[in-house]
Amino acid sequence: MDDLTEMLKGTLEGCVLEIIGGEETYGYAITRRLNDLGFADVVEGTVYTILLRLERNGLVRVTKRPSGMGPPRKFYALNDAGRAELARFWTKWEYLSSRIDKLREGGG
Amino acid sequence: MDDLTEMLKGTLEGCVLEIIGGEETYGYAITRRLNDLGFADVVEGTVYTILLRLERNGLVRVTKRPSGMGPPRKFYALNDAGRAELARFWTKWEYLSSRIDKLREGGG
DNA sequence: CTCAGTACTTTGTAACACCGAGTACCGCTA
DNA sequence: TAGCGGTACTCGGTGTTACAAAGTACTGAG
Repeated sequence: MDDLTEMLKGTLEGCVLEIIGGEETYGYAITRRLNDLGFADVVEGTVYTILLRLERNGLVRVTKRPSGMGPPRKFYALNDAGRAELARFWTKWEYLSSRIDKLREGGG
Repeated sequence: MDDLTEMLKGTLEGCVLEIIGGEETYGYAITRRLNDLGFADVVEGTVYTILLRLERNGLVRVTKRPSGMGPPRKFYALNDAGRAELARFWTKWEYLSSRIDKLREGGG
């Protein structure tokens, strides 16, 4: 697949929110999950910057836990503000994708 | 609708390509068309920067024509490279939206 | 004890949409 | 004839974002 970088702007953060909303998890695992889902080129650095942003914006609760497989992990879970932000993300995504599909179908 | 700015990154240019691909047209009209299609907050300055970029990247043919209603208009039409880029855009869009929908459906 | 795998951090970069202000041409009206 | 609103394009600067690159650090296997 071609480079999706620009198209991911504004949506990748929503994807991370959705993943965290599904279960409490941590950066490294989120990166693997995104890769498995087809976002093959997303790297750790990108996910960590998003996680730091979510934390800074007060959308997540963070818990540090030891790991048997390396350094301690920072687990992320959505709080109320995070769930609200996730809902807003899906509203925007639906709006955007419906407009784009309309444009394609003859709107053009 | 909330602010779509970040989500439009990487897609708005594709929308402009699609509009130009439908018929030869000019910046001011493209802005109105986008506004009518639901991209209500897109302003002229944004569209013109996209058009200049398309021109710089050799994706369009530009023709200046006088207008009965103001200053001369710069009409834009896709060339071969532009049509190829438009096709790439739709491929990427389909890929992205399918992954996002999958993520939402339980992928999360 | 080196190495691969796990796991997080930090600094800097490029691309994009957007903002604000400006220029300029036109038809209408007072 | 002066002003105004609508049309039409340009330009410099801003903030946000995903990404690249390099580093730190812990663990278990060979």
